[in-house]
Amino acid sequence: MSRTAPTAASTQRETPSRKMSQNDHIYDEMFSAILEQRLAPGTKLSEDTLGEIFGVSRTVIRTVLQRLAHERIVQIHPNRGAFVSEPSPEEAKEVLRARGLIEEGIVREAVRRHSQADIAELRRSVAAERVSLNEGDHEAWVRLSGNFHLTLAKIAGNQTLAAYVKELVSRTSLIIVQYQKGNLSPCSCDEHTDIIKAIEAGDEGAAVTLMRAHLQACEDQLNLQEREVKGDLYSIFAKPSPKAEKLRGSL
Amino acid sequence: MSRTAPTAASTQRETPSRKMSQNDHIYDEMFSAILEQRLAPGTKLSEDTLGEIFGVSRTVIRTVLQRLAHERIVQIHPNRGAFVSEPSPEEAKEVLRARGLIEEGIVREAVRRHSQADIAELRRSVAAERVSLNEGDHEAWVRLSGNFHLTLAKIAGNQTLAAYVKELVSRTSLIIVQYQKGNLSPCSCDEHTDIIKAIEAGDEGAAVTLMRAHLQACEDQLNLQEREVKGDLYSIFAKPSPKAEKLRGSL
DNA sequence: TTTATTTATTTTGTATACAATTTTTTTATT
DNA sequence: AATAAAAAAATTGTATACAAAATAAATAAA
Repeated sequence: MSRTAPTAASTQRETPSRKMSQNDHIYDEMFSAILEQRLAPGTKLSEDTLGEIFGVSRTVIRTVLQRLAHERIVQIHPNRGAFVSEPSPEEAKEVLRARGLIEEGIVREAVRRHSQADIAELRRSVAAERVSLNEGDHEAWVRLSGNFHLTLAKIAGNQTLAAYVKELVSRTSLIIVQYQKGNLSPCSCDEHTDIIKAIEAGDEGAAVTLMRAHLQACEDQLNLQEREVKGDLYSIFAKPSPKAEKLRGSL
Repeated sequence: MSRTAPTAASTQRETPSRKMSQNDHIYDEMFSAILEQRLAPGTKLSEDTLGEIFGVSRTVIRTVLQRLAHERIVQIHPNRGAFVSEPSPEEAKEVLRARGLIEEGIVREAVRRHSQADIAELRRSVAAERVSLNEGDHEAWVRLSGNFHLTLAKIAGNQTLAAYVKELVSRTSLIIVQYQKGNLSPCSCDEHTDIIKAIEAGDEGAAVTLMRAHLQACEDQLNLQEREVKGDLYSIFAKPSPKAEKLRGSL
């Protein structure tokens, strides 16, 4: 299926409108696919295949994959290819700790700097989140649930920190797919609402405490004990793999 | 000076040793050059030129530039090229605020997790810093001064936060070149030493306070009022530029 | 039948070629 | 001489070509 359709590449000018950074479009597309969990962790991201899908050459795909890799959503193994990241339990804890630290600072700043319009936007975000939850629209829920945190970061008025939050939120999404115990918690919306109330009331202490509790609740819903089961079938059935045998022999 | 030496590209196998990720080598080289302020903010980074310098094609250079751009050390203007970033005063404040938040958390964690070996490493870093300062080795000082913060981040045991600190430290370096008022402060070493003492003593409160003061001292040495003077000569001499005249006419 | 070894195929890494865009230089006009 | 317009040169963006590596398949040996 490799070089069968060079026509697609030449017909790339589908929408002659905003041709600027077609690059960005592919990035957004792939970012969303991963964020909304339509692309499972571990999925191989073949350059050729993606190039055909988006009607561009590998050159462009490569740029996008490198960008995603720098955001830790994709992992590139040299000479092996790019894969959707499979965060380890340790990495999961790291990400949540980092979020705790950064979002605590953000919420603090949001208490000081928020306008009435900001509060309205936050409420709108949570309302949409609630709708998606009721409708069982998992993809929308994941996106909107993260959107709340992104909006907050924007309100805090620090683009650098906002970029970090965006990265951490998307990584959290990957973590949830891998380690969530039961089904989604419908309480997340309420927690978001409580945080908004604290911000609006100007209660910095409460806002920080609520944010901390919110992230802790998220972590509590994860089963971070379970180790990865990739190719560990042998160890599970207590049978030494041929390779392990060979290795032991060479010691 | 463009395509005069295609021989360099063919002679790329200078050191046949660790060929793995020659990419990384070029990245390190450029990162250091920017960090140690051998490459001034605003410098154009031509793909062709860099390709010849490092004996590789533009493909490889491009990858490196994109990586640096994602770390905000380099800025890419579409169709115009890549330039060493020139952080604005607003961006400078953002970076220092972000550092304050993140490094406060890091130092807190370092107080809890540090080993005796960690303290030794920190002391060694500061000692080297002091030497470079006495010898007037500016490049070494910049590198070592940042190294203290990187080491601290490593001790805190969160790779994600450590990566952010690395990014922020290098951006700070760019900020210092652009906005430092007088000459370097020799007190920075002492501040680092004080932080180490607080960590060793297990005094979380003191460590956090000292870190905050340290970053504040850094900010105080900057002149963030001064706006950029790029092409604003006309406004400085209160003379309308021809272009502005033309623009006004079209309104 | 299972394991090793070899061969073929696929996939990534890098260089090069060409198109699109920007910048510089040259030429023409006021 | 100064400005505007046009042409030339240089630079970036993207596609393709080829080399190196890894994976898959096929063949040979135990």
